[in-house]
Amino acid sequence: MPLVEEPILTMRDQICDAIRGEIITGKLTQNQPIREQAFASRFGVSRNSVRDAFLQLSQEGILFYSPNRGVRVSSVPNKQDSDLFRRLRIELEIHCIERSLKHWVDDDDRKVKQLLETLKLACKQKDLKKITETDLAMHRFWVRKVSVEFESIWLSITVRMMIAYSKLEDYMQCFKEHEAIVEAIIKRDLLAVKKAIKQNIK
Amino acid sequence: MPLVEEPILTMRDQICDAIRGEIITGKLTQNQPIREQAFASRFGVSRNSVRDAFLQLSQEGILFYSPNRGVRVSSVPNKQDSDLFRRLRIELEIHCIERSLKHWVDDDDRKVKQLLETLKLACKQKDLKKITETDLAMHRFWVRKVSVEFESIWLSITVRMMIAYSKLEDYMQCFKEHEAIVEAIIKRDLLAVKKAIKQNIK
DNA sequence: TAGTTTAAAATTGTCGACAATTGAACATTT
DNA sequence: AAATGTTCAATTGTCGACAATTTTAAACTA
Repeated sequence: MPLVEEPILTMRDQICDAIRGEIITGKLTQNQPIREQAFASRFGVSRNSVRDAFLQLSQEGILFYSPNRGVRVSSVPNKQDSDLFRRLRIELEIHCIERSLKHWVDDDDRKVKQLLETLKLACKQKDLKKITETDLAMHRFWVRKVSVEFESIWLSITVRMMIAYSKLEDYMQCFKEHEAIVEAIIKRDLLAVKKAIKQNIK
Repeated sequence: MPLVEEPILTMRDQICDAIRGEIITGKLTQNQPIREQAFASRFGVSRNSVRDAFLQLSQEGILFYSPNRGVRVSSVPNKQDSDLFRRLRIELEIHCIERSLKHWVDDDDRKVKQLLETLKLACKQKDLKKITETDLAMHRFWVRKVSVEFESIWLSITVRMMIAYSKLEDYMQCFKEHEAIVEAIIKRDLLAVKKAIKQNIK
């Protein structure tokens, strides 16, 4: 079993998280070019570190890279592609939960409940940035618990689906869906988990 | 429909291809650390460009990155994970072929046949490097034809499955499997394509 | 005026240098 | 001898500078 390594947040990861957040919450929009210098100044680092982040995000698919022309925000997938992304993500997450549930301990319950509480608060406050962050963090929790191998693939698929997440309307609906997942997990009811996951990922 | 843009090969891409090739053909083995300077000297470029490549490959999943400790070759996935990768890849490729076949033109037939010929020759010569390159190129062809959006996800999954590709035994079997796919494509027989793809991806 | 060429500004690509971190060999203490 | 601390070499992380490329704007031509 993969040991859970403490997450060392590199500068690159921090920049990635920031940009990802701005895209998901709609601050940066489709096809908008993103300049290295702008972010370098904002974070008080050199362009080099920003380049690293851009590169990672473009491999992740949320940015699109053209040689000598920098990166742009990827466009939101069409209906057909979204359906495929959805199927792949469901298959991936169910696989991960199925495997991780076998080694699930009380501390995991605690952590997931904690995330759910954070999500609840964020939904009440209609804090889109916090909602998306927590949403991602929760799903990431059971994916990473199985293996970091899956994490990047899962993230690639998920962030693409979330590019237009800012259009989220009913905040509490988002909380309820996750509540259902967490409840099923705590009961160790795999069937219910699958159902709740399918309900949530759409 | 996405226009087919000419592939500008950046230095980074060239280095990525080289490293990927060495991993797939078994020159670089599981968990082996890879040093920036070594590759910088080999390619006659600065460490910076190599770093870019390492970063991309670690996002791709074929390398594993630890902050301040560089990258290592990822370990081959276990049985359970391989099965999932296989299912995901099949779903992805079938989706792509299904969509691309609608806009398939004679020139596409020609290109695929060409790749098949190259593969045949490589198999006869037992040139593992060329086999894996052509194998990847052929599948990449119909994935990219649909959208570059899918390409990076597809590649992530595929290269992981190929880390231990060097254990390939029956070279001509590899050719025959691809021949079946190409024949089905030329006949525009979608069912046969699906069957052949499933036969090949395992 | 529309289209083309030219010049400049903005942006990305690459490099070498140095700082920060890690790992290993060695020395010190108990 | 085992555990701990220290030094030093190897390696990665970050930076600023400059080269190469692309984009923008202006000047020019038909």
